[in-house]
Amino acid sequence: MKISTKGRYALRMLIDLAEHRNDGFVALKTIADRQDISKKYLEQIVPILNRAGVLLTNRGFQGGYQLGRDADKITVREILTLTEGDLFPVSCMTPGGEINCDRKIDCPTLPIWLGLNKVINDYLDSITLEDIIVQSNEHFSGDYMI
Amino acid sequence: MKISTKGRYALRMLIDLAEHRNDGFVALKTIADRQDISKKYLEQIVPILNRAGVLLTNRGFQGGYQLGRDADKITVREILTLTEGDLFPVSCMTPGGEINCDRKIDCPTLPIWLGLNKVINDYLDSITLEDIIVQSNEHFSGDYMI
DNA sequence: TTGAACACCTACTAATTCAGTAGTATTATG
DNA sequence: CATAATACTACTGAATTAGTAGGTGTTCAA
Repeated sequence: MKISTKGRYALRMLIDLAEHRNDGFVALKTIADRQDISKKYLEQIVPILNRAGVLLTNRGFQGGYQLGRDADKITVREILTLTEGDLFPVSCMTPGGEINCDRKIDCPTLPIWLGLNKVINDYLDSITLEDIIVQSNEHFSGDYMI
Repeated sequence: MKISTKGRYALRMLIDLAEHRNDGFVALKTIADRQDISKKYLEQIVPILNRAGVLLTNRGFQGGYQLGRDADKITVREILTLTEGDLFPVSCMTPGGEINCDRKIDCPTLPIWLGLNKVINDYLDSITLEDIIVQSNEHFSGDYMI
């Protein structure tokens, strides 16, 4: 019941890009260095975000990445769903949303998983990259410090 | 981001016991057959629940298991926490609740994981074995059928 | 008092997933 | 066309998952 590095790194990369949204295209090496993540591993994660339009890319000389949308239009749920597969908390649900289990007709636990799925997705849907940056800056300014 | 069979089987076993709470001590073989779960694998899960007082056991001839507490005093969160370890959604938190990560001082994602942890735990804490059985019976009686 | 029926315990294993590396191909720019 | 970047595919070691296997200890009933 853990989010893997794949999802967490994707999130950190996109937060990094949101924080540097005025720097034009940012090279993966720059992000990898700043975030202390293997560049090679990020390379594997990036195409997923790319295909979904979360990222804009530029190849070749002075290439790199930018956010493909405004930060307030990218939710944590979207990022994690793309990278982690689906977020359904048990394996009986297919990506398409169908229940793939012989017991589904009278399974007493199914309502629990459906409910859990909903609270997780609702929560993660309510947070955008913009929210994260705003909150991070508040913290940095000392508002929450003792 | 999945609950493993260990937690799911534990939950199903305990629901089974709650449904048969008037049968005295129920043999593991009976539960394993009814739930179509490997008895050998259940044997591995059972001591965890046993030590936590969720189960009562009787050894020897005509031995077996009973719930160690009333069904409305056992929450889904307790069962899953026992069997899955903790439910914290990322690996940076130790079972003791401390954050084990170099970046924690200024990690912009930490508040997200703390919030996610809270919604998951609050939700699972709100459901008892009794709730599950009541809802299951309602369904079976046709209340929710078209 | 012996044997059946049960729980309890430790070790082993095949399959899968995770977290990367390695190497090569492709693309834009000066 | 040289160079600096992304893009893609394949491989790999380590950890986790989902069990099996095989034995020991306990209780009761005939």
